[in-house]
Amino acid sequence: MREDESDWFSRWEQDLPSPDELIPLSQSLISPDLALAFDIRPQPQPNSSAEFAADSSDLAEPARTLKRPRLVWTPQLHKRFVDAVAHLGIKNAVPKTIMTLMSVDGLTRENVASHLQKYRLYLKRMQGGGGGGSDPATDRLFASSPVPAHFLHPNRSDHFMPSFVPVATLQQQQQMAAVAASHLQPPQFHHRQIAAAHFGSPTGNGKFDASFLARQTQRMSTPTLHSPVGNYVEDLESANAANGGRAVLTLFPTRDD
DNA sequence: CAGGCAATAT
DNA sequence: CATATTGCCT
Repeated sequence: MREDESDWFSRWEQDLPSPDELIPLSQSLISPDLALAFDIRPQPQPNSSAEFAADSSDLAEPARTLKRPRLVWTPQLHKRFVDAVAHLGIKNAVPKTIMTLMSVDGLTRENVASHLQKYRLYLKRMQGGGGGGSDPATDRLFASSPVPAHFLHPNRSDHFMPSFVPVATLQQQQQMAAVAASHLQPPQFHHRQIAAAHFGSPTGNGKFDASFLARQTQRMSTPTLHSPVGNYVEDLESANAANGGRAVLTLFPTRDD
């Protein structure tokens, strides 16, 4: 057996998070009613196709050193973002918290921070301009979701104290949330967010290719715990092959629009 | 260390 | 062009 054979594999293996890095998240940091607010959806979701049912929501955080594909902020994803911010209140709406509340598999704090920054600029532009503000193409995304009234007021009446989240063990929980969610989810929460890879040209055309959805139905049956990075890279490779090196990842929630 | 924001990079 | 990354500050 040559090492050539296990070449890619050993590198892949090395990049895997060590077992102690994958601490199971056993309890939610989101208060029950808050969670409910996000979970309850009287209306079914026409958008995401009736196709993919609510299971097999694995797609994990890839190893640290590997670069993720660019996140595509779909209107659905943005909606979820706005909802999270709205429910958290301006004061608590910081990247980590938002990310956690959104509980979208694969979403990183950086993703949220970057988006939040742009969103703030958008809000600022809206209030200040009052009509003079222009709407570049970037605003289309933001315009796709109604902006809660209190966002626009620099007023001190932020009110909206969220039911509140246990800040005690905050650090651990948040860190693990994304990873843990992919493998073992809190029973109470059920699986409701699916992350599907969606490939297309982000910049070339204004519309999505919608060529296909890569669904992770299979998981690594490895007894030892690690994140199913394998699926991730597989899809990435497919994507790269498909569009010539440009891969984007679209995460969209199964529920909630 | 996390957050915010502007500049810059891809 | 949309998002990521970086730098500098709080």
